[in-house]
Amino acid sequence: MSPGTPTISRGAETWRSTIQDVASAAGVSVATVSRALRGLPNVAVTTRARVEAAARDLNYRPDRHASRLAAGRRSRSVAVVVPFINSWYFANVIAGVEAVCADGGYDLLVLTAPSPAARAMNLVDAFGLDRRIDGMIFVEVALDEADVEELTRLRLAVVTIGQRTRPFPSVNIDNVAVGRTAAQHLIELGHSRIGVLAGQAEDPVNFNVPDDRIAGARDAIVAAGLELDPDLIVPGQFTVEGGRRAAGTLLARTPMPTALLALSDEMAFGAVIAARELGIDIPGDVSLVGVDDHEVAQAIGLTTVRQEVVEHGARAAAALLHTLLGARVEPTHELQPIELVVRGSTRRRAVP
Amino acid sequence: MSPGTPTISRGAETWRSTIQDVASAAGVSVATVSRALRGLPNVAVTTRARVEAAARDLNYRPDRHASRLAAGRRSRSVAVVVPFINSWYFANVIAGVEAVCADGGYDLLVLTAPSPAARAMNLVDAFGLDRRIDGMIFVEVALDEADVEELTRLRLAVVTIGQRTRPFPSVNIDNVAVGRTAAQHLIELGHSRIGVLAGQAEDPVNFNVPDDRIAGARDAIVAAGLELDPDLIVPGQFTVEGGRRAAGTLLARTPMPTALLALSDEMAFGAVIAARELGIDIPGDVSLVGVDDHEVAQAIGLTTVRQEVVEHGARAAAALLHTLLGARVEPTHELQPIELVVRGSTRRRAVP
DNA sequence: CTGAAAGCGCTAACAG
DNA sequence: CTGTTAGCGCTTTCAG
Repeated sequence: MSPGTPTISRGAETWRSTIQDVASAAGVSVATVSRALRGLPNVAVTTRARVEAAARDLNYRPDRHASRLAAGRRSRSVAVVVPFINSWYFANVIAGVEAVCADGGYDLLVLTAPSPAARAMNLVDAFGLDRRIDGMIFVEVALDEADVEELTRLRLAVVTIGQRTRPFPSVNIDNVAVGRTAAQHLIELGHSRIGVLAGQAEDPVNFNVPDDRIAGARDAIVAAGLELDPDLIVPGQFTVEGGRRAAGTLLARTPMPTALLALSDEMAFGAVIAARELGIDIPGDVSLVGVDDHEVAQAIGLTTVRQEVVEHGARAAAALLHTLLGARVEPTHELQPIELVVRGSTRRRAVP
Repeated sequence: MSPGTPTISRGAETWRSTIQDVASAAGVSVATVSRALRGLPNVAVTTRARVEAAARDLNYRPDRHASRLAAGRRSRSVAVVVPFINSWYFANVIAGVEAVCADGGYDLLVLTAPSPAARAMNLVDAFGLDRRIDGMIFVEVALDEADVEELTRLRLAVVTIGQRTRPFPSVNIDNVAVGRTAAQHLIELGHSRIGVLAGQAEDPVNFNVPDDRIAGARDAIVAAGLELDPDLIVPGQFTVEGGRRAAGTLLARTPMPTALLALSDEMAFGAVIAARELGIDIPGDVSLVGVDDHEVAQAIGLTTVRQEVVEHGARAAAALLHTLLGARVEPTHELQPIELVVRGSTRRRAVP
């Protein structure tokens, strides 16, 4: 065995050096190695140097979980829980979360929420993730009383996006305002018969989002002395395909709505497909407004209500790490800005 | 303290029961609890029942990392490494990976590859993640010789997507064929002056992807007795905005290309914006073909070369878990299918 | 300033 | 079938 080769402690595992290996190599005790490597005081400079050299030689990397176990400390990892990953919204939220976590030296676990059916059972139980994780971010995943209690009991730091709970900080947008803004824009353009591409019909993951947005739209419509026809609210599951189907249904209603309000840009994209299929021109025959400001909304000139989704994730993560760093502050409920972005998909209604 | 209250072992931690607590509550040894709860044989049915009841009462959940430590076993978690999360491609790959991991009971860590600059340093070192993880999936993240060696030395199971390395299984598509297919389609429509929206100019993350696709396009073009003008290859960073700029540049060239080949749908969306800004009609003035089959490609009627991205992630994860389950097979290099999807954005070139 | 020793929560022989 | 005894790799008193 050539010099410099890692000292093998026990077994034939030549591939992973332990603190013991480093200790032997440096000619000190494991306790000293531990102190030296963690930059604790009370270690002679010369000793520390020797230890660091040995650690580098051996390519030693401490086992974080053994540390956690021994120290009773946190594991420096957090989880983000989303209904699913491959949608623009969630991917962007996760990106924001990840950036901040990485920056703070935290590992990020991504968990998809169990199906609504499974949601019936204990959330925490479903993940069995206490102990492996210091904190969690729930994105549009409904937490009931029991969940909140359990999470609290487990001393988990929690931040929610899209839901306000008593004990946990949250990052939100005013979804009522979102719906109102979009509808107002359409009303100002002279539209009175407005179809809505909404969320799930049942078992909602995004429980309150569609409702709030619809409520806002209704506010604006009623305020204008009009009414929101329940027949013109069709679920589109927040997906392109769902939006296509929903728009297909809406555009078949008579009289046809003169404007469509999609509760997400992706559903709006579906509406674009449906309109094309039916030979209906946007905005010539019908105006269309979405929500999100997906990059593609710009590409297709979709009028939309923008929200800064990456920022939401980043703020939530920042709040979480902040909590984890011991700040015992009142849970803050941030309200992120929204903004109407007018593009070519909405147009003043042609007077018949 | 009422009956049923968790027995406290040591300290005042009333919130997390240990195997010891369960043992006391059930009146057995910790070893028995361990066996009972893990469904090992050699446990009396009655004992097992008692232990399970106690565990349930105490809301006991084993500490996976303590188990791992004790058993020298794996930690049942894997990491997926991507350049970034919030792009259609990576979000979908991650979704595929996540689904399979969750199904197999593995936790999924999401890591973004350090900047190319940071990539210079040891990848593994950068993440410091040996031991916390059983395996890794690298998605379009270049692994050099040293990385491969280190990963192997650490006994990490590895699967790559978008790169073939000697020792690790991989999931790929034939990117040369992608470029060839797209270009051929344009050529068949009579186009001879084809602009390409390519990848990064320097410091490529998706190192070989753009090159291969361009090579394929060149193959097809040369085979048709034409040539690919280097001035008509402009980097677009695989983003909508990058594509917009690149297309702006290309559409300013004289003579203007009659067709644009975007190496990703997102860049193609950017091209759509650029064309609109310049008052250029697609496909009237210029044809446009993308790669991916983004949901939105359908919405805007974009001709594209489809790849099943979620499937890529799923296959990679399946291969990884397979390896983790001890299958010591030759690393397979799966080649996933691609398919030309013709829509409205490409049209036969008007003879001048 | 440093080492010895006692665990963290759990599993793995090895005896019974 | 079940309890006892060692640790896994690391941190942390507590003595030097």
